[in-house]
Amino acid sequence: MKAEYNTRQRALILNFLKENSAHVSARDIINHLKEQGLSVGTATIYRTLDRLTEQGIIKKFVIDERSGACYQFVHGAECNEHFHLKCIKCGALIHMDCEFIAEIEEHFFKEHGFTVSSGKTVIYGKCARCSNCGRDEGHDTYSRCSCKH
Amino acid sequence: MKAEYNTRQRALILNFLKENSAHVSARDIINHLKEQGLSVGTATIYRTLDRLTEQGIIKKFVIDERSGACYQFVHGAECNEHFHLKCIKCGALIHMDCEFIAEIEEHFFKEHGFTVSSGKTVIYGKCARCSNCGRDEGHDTYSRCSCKH
DNA sequence: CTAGTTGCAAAGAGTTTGCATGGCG
DNA sequence: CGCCATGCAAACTCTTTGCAACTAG
Repeated sequence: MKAEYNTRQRALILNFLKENSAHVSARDIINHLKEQGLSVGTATIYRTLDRLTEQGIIKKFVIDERSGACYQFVHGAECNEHFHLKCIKCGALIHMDCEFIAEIEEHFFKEHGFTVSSGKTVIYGKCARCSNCGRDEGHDTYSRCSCKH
Repeated sequence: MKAEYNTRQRALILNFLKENSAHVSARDIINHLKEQGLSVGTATIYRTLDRLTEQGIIKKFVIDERSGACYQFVHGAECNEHFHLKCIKCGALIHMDCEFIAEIEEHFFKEHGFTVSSGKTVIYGKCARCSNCGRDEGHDTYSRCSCKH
C-alpha cells in the first residue's frame, strides 16, 4: 500500500467535505478555499479527490455531465454493502440497506453472469420529496433508509 | 411546433444511429462520417443530436463523464427501461433490456418513494467473462443483453 | 421568400499532465 | 533523505456559441 502523507491541503479538502454532508463539486472546494484565502492549486484538488475516492473515504458522483462530478464524505465503512440512491434534483444521498438488494444481485448474477459491486453502484433518480413537490430547488437533505422489505 | 427540415446531414446522422443499435457517441459519428469522406461540421452533429433527443427519436445516455454522452436510436417505447452494466475489470458496457428492471423500479418507487432514472444509472461490477477467468486485463468487449427473465 | 440549418473557428467548462519545487515521515 | 505531494501553466476533451452563408419547403 502506498504511503499517504497528511498534508495541509489534504486536511483542508477533507475537512470541507466533512462539514458539507451534501454533495460538493471540485469548483465548490476551489471557491471555498479561495474565499478563505487558503491557496490550494486546482490540480491538487483534483488529485486529492481522486485519491480520497480510491481509498473509499469519499464517494464520487456524476449527476449532470455539464456541471462536472460531485464528491461526498462517506460516514463509515459499512457503505460498501449497500446501494446508494442519489437524487438528481436535491443531491440527497440515500443509503439503502434493503434486503431487496440481495434479490437484485442474485438476478444479475444468475441471469446475466454479472457480479454487482454494490459499493460502487449509484442509482440515480428523484427522491420521495422531490418527486412529490416537483420543486426544482434542492432540499439539501441527507437521508438514510434502512428498510427491511 | 417548429418545422423540421430534412437535410443531408440530418439523414446521415440518423442513418448511422439506425445502423448501430448500440450506443454511439458524438465522436463515433464524427469519425464515421470523416472516414466516409462525408463532411459534416462538429457543431451540426451536436445540434442535430440535441434536436433528435428533444423529439424523442433518439435517447441520450451518460455512462462515463470522461468519454462524453452516448446516443441511441429508439425503436419504440420499450427502450425507456434499461440499465447499463459496466464491468470494472474490462470496461465492457452491457446494455440490459430486461423485464426485471421494471421490478427494480417498482420496488424503489413503492418502498422508497424513489423514482429511478434508468438512463442515468450504471450498475458496476464484474461481467461474466471477468468473473470466470479472473483476468485483470480488459476484454474490450461490447455486448448486449436482451433477455426476458 | 423565410425560417430553419450549416460550417467554421473560437470560446468554455471541467479535468489532466509535465515538471520543478516543496514537505511529510 | 527519499518519496510523495504541490503548484503553475499548458494541454486536452467534449460541447457550445456567434455569425455569415446556405437551403428546404
